[in-house]
Amino acid sequence: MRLVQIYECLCDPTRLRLLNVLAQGPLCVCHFQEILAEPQVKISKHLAYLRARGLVEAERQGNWMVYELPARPSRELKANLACLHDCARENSVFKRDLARLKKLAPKFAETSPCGCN
Amino acid sequence: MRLVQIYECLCDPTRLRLLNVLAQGPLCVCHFQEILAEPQVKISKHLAYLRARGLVEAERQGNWMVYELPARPSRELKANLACLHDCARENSVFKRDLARLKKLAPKFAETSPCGCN
DNA sequence: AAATTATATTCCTTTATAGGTATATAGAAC
DNA sequence: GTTCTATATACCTATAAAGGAATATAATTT
Repeated sequence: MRLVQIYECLCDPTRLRLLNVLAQGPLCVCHFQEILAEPQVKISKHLAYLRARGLVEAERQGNWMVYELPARPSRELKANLACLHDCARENSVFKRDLARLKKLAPKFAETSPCGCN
Repeated sequence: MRLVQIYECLCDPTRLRLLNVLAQGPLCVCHFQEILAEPQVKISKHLAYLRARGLVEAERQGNWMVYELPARPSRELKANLACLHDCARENSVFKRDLARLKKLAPKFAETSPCGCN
């Protein structure tokens, strides 16, 4: 039952935050670190968890790993990401992360050789 | 973050099946047992799990405990249950449970003093 | 090649969950 | 009150996950 795997990914606050930020576009690990203000191990492990279950895809760009939502998500995944997106709109944690992303985007653009903007 | 609690409830196949069946209306434990073909402890414990997190409500009717979806679900819960319902439509396990429910409904109606039909 | 940067993995501890067996409780029937 | 039925809980074992510290790997720079 594929669905359960999706929900397993969604039942951790850090992973929800990652997915919420990812909805805005691809991002590399160090940028997640900065936006979520969480340690590298934590970010990296949760991204690995998501990747192992097909909720995100990853591509190496030199030193950086750029993560993004699947190019061709399953019906279930698409539906649940849309639902999450909808629910996240009213949540302060999610909103704060998006605000940080918006604020940091220019800095990321100039300091990062990685193509995650 | 209320959302996480919802997803914690959704990341177990048995609980998904319970919620799927519940979408058709209130039901008591013994009927769940018959529809899902799972032991009483299992059903009971998962219902308790859902109840503790507000995904279902329960009401005693004599000897029976009748479970149902919340009368006034939160925005998030409503959205996620709708999403689940949508995803479940194409899933053989969920469809089989609903078929069993439909088949057993008359039997439940005549043999059960509880008002879960 | 050595050093640096970005990320992943290993190892450890703690906590949560699932499933089962056995037992307890609540209410109804006798 | 005793018995029966429906349901819940306690206890146990096994497994998974989270988080942190330390270390490994991969690519880049010097």
